Amino acid sequence: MIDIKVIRENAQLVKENIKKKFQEEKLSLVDEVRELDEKARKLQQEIDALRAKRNRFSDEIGLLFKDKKIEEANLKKQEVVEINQQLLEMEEEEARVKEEIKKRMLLIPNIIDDSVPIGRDDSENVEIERFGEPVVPNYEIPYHADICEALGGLDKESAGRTSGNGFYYLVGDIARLHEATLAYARDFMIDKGFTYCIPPFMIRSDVVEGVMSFAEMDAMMYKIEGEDLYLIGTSEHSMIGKFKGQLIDEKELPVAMTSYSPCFRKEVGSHGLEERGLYRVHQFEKQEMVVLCKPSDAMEWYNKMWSYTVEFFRSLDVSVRTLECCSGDLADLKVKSCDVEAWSPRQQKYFEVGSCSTLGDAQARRLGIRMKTENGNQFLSTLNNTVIASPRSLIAIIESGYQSDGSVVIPKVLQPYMGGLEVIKPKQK
RNA sequence: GGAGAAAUACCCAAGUCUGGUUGAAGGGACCGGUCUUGAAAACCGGGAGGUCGGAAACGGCGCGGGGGUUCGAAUCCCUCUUUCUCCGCCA
Repeated sequence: MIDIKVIRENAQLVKENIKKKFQEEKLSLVDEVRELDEKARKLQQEIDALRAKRNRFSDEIGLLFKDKKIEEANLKKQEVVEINQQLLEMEEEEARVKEEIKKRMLLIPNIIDDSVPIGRDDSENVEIERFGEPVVPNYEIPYHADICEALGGLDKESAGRTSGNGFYYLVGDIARLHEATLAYARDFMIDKGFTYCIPPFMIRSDVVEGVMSFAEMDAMMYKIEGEDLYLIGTSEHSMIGKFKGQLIDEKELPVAMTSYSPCFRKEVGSHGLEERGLYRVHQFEKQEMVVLCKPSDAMEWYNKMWSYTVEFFRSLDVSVRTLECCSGDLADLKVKSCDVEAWSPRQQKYFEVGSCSTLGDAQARRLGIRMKTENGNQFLSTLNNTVIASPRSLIAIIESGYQSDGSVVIPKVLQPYMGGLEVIKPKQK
């Protein structure tokens, strides 16, 4: 959601931005908003004037009653009744117009950063930089689910019975590895100065509506039967919701938090769940970073945040690259975004393990998150990024640590979280 | 889950019973000064207040959210949310 003032003052910029995102069908929205806005402001002026009159009359009625001029007061009352009748219609009209404006404003994309590469869709995303060698060993690496099963670490069959497709039982050392990555990620971010936070795993509909569109909500969120509650799809939902409607003193910025949560996703309309694997599932766990900062600091934070994820994966001996989202692939709320992708030695390609985004003040504007400055209150900037999501990231860790004898070497930094275990060995047959 | 009490601006807090110049008393914080080597404290003085419209003058909205009654609502009614106390239940 952009500032409507930008549309008033620089409609051209907004239109250029829409073109950059290849959403020509939205171009007409800009002029529609301009017209509606004009209408709304005019209407407000008329309504304000009428209300001012009503307020004045009401005060006068009060005084007349005090003076016991009942007759006169009753005459005035009648006038106010008439004013109120007029107002009723106008207020309805105003609400209608404002709703129409809002509907359109929600569709107009945020102004993207000048540095964002122009492209239509994800095929035109741009690799920025590789970190570590994308190694391909001279022995074959099995499918990650097979590796896990051979290690006695994964049971999707049972999960199918209890919960259906898209769920899993992690067992033994693999379960412990999963937990170890999250614990290590937590400590890694705490060391970077982030505040550790465990948020609610369910949120109310008003918060959900604040953080995503209706279509997204339908495709992602699980609703709790008989309650106004949804399972979160990421801790970002609760972490940003935490600040809804809040005014934060500029001196308290930046707020840098690292949050843990399980994440639940319906994955409706996505590429579908993998039958056997752990790549796309209904339930996973994630360590996240969320930052609120002054708009002027946002880009610096953005660069810091994705580089933390890179550093994190490198410390696990996983090779990664950063892939910048091109204009057409960038979600409408985002100013700039990149994925961190991990190397899969088996598939010999990179796959997404995290996503870093700066939303400018769009999210804050939508949720009413402001900062108090010497020059008045203004909307602040919000950013979010994945540290690690598991079990998806286990795919990279397991494949990267896979040995020709079927064992998996545990990255050094995770060993303390595994009771000192260095290698996970296949079950003895 | 049951029964009570409460929610007022950045913070604390009056006003709610008995509806009417209430942008909303009084503090604190804030700004200026006196005092002090400096600071704190104390004392004196001061302006501003959130948001929308407006070039401005000014006006609208706004007392947890939403709705209602009324000529007029912080004040009365309904509803939701949250907090506190008590009871019940539970890791």
